[in-house]
Amino acid sequence: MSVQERKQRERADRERLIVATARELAEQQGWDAVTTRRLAERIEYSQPVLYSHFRGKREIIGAVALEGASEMAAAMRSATAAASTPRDRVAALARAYLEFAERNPAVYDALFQLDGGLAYAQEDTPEQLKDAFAALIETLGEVAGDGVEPELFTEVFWASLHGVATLTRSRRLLPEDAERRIELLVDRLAVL
Amino acid sequence: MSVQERKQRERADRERLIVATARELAEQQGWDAVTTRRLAERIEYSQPVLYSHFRGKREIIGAVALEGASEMAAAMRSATAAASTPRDRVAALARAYLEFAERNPAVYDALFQLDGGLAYAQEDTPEQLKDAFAALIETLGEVAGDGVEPELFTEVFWASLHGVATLTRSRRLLPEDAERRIELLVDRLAVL
DNA sequence: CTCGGATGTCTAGCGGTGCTAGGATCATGC
DNA sequence: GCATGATCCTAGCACCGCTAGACATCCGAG
Repeated sequence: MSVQERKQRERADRERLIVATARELAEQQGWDAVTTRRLAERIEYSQPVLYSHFRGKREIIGAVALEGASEMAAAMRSATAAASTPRDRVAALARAYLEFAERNPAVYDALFQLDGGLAYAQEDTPEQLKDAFAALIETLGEVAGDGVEPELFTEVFWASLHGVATLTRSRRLLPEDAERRIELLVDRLAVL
Repeated sequence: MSVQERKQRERADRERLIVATARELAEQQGWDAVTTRRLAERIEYSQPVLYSHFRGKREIIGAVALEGASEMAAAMRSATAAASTPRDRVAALARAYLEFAERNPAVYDALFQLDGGLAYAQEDTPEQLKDAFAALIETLGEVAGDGVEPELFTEVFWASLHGVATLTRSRRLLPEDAERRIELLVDRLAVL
């Protein structure tokens, strides 16, 4: 059965190549530039091959989103691990979140702006997304304040970060006040 | 010169018709359904007529956004006028903002999600946008807290509302906790 | 070793998109 | 009454996501 195994492995490799290429192309030129034709050309296969791995472009976006969710969760956990006080942890989390959004705009879009066909905040939500939210709760839960559910507080804090991230990137907020916005958010929202 | 005046008037009427139709179509079926062909058919002209009024689809989105900005500013001012305490005003503002986003999703998208070719937070920002931001400052400026610039505080509060609005609409936040999220945001961010 | 069938991949094409060149038609001023 | 200029439409460009059907290639059975 070694032949079949090799084929399966090659198929999995190619699927990873598709996702990586889509992500790369999206980061370089934006998601609008990720067309099935260009993507096919870059992986040196014809268009229909894409559809033997994914139902369509939407699912490719979803795959990039899942990959990004894992990385984002890791980035946030890594950033908070180094901080010693709750306040520092929350600030580090906020900075890590916004930095990830800024450095990986296409991945961030795939996660939170575009339709990748993924379910959020539900039973059938993919593990990677649940885990990313869990990473938020780990740090934010301890500053939710009395009588406030950690989940609810985390949602609100997350939404605020998301608003700052998206409005900044679409140049609806000036980038120069970024740090002061973070300080204000942390100082006001978190109960220390 | 009455003939020319009539023609100008008719032209302005047709431009308003285009914007209104685009908005209507977008609210009914989403912006993806607003194609130049469909739009042209609805106004009972051919496609090129659209391009004699607007440079392209982007500018049509921008026109809808400007119209929406004025309405949104009016809605927020109307909501806050009825409240008597700063706390009530902020809460009323937040509710009005989120309600507008929920009831006019296509307009909200044109304003804050899509690219309408408009400048934000700059010198050449259209008056309607500046005024909508001014409407936010009017209420939020009085609860910014000591040593915090009203503009900065307003940006942060706005970003938070924007995050809640967008994540709720893309079903990344559950709608049932909407009111509790508002309360939390108002109680924590505003200094009363 | 040969051959039928399954598997994999490609070419070509469908209906759609935003946008535009160029020709027809109409009203206007001489 | 007619040339001129404004106005509008037909037709088409290059591109999009997606798919049907032809073709090649490789596999396992005889």
